[in-house]
Amino acid sequence: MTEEHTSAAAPRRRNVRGEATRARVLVAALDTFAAQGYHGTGTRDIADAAGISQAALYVHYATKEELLFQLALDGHRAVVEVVRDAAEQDGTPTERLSAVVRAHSRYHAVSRKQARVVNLELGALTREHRQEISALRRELESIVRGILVAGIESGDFRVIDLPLTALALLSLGFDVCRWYRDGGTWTADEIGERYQEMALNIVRNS
Amino acid sequence: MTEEHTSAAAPRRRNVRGEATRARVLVAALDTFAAQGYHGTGTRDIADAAGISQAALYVHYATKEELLFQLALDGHRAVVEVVRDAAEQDGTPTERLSAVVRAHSRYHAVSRKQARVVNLELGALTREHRQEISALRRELESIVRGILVAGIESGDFRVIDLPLTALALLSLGFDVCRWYRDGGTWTADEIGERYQEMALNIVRNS
DNA sequence: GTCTATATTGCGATAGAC
DNA sequence: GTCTATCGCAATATAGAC
Repeated sequence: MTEEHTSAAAPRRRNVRGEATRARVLVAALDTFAAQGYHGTGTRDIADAAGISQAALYVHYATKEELLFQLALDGHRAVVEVVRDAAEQDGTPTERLSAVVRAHSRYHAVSRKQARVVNLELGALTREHRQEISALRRELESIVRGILVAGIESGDFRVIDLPLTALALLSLGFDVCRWYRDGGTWTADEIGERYQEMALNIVRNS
Repeated sequence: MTEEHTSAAAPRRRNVRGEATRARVLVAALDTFAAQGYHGTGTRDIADAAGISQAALYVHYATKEELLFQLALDGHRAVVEVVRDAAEQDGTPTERLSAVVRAHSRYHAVSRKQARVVNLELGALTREHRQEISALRRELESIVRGILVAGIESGDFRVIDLPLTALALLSLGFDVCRWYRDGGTWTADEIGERYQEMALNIVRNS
């Protein structure tokens, strides 16, 4: 049995611990970035929140920016996944758009901490990393545009400017993470429901 | 002729110069905050952009945060003024809501630099300053709600959740400053026109 | 009111023992 | 892999001459 076999079949315990710490650091970065902003957060703040020394951060992430990038990547992938799942369900264009807007706005209420960091701190990313994130955002717009096209072809929707309407429908959800509070007037589900109705009002051919 | 009379009737030239420099500093802060973010901007960056030494900043503003607060105050007052002017015109609720959404979204395209700083960097304000800004934002929502109430009473509008609809209508405009670019697909006027149509679709009683 | 120079603090990242 | 200690630098704000 070679060393490679052992590593692949049963990772050594220190690897498992390492991965767990890496994840804790990421959560700590999310919490501190959300509370104080990226530039307003020091690596000592992150380390304190993760329960390790400041120097130990650099074993898991090479730079502070790499932490932000990982958060932005995870967050955007999560939104795209949520929205794509809603878009790919069987149903009329009306049903699919309804599901997409409901899921998107609901996500920005439930996961507003991630969404805030991910939407507000993109300017702190390096040029290359920002471009990688932009691709995911364009994918989101593309999914919405696809449903709008289907609805126009079926006669269910009437849209004057297709790309602009897709942008506006996503804007509704993006802004939720700015003002949503737990225990406020609305639940996340209620927001999804109301926003889905407004979205259909915008595009409905009546 | 006393010294007081002279000062009141004809401010000395160094006061005029001082005010002009104060304004140049504010513009420099706007430019640098917009480009690099509040925490990403040093007082040296602001001073360089204003054409003065870093130390001279402190003659005009006591802290860097005071600069941000002044920008946030000016920016929010400008939005409230633009929206209130549109809301107070004579006309049906439909016409008034149309004017408000057109003006609001158009403003966030034309003045996107101010709007970005003002909307994205509020977390860097002190608690007291942030509360003062929040009051202006609530005033904005209140204006929109007032028009919605008028439209519901006249039978022109049909709205399920009034405060949430007001929030959503403003969200459309807020997000414009995030993605709008000069020389892009749409002019600011076109955005105002399309967004106004979408807003009426949302609330129209048909 | 503006300047140069600096006090003071905090930052991101690294060195080296264990 | 984690720690303590520290490097080198940049930050905000102030001092004092002009």
